[in-house]
Amino acid sequence: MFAPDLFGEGRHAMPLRPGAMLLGGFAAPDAPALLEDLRRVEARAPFRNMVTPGGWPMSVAMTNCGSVGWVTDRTGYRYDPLDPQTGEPWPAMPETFRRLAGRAAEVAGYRGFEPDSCLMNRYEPGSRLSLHQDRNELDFDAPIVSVSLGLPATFLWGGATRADRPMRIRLFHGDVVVWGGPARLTFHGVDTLSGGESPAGERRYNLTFRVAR
DNA sequence: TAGTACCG
DNA sequence: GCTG
Repeated sequence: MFAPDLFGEGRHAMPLRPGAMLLGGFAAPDAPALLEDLRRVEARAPFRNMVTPGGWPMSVAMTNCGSVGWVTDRTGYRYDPLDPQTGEPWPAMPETFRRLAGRAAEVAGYRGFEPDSCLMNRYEPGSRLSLHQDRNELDFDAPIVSVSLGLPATFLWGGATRADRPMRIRLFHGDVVVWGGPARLTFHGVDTLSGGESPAGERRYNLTFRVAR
């Protein structure tokens, strides 16, 4: 363990590689407010299973908040200022989201993180996300901040190439992973989710903060 | 290849 | 049958 009790009881920071850090339990105190704001966002921009360029629907349901949102369809991946399902702008990023992301980035060594996009992923038992890179952003100077809420999941933490065998890291309610700098384009994914109970019911939410533009 | 199916 |  890198810094036991850096944030208080039962929480810890663990470096995953240069530029990347797991902040165990960092978001746990904020989780009730984050989940409440998540409900407000999804009321205006419902979760939906997007289709990949290959034509297959994703098992993970997604929505966004912020000035742009990550979307995929048969034409490819992109950031869009409008929700293609409603034609409306994505809901504004809640202050609770923005502040948590900024604090987590700072603790991990990235000052002044001001995300313009939050991709919200909803996993149900059986959902998974295969190995990929976050590389649709216009520049890679800013880090990625990833917040886990609800059911635990096995995070697949790979390397700079798809051929690197991923580490398997268990992520729990309130955990935050931050990666940037030399780790910014790390391949990552999520193994098939198992069932169970959690503060968010029988599902897992992931909030991924990016500077897309 | 942010996807599934299939083989060994 | 289960995993990779």
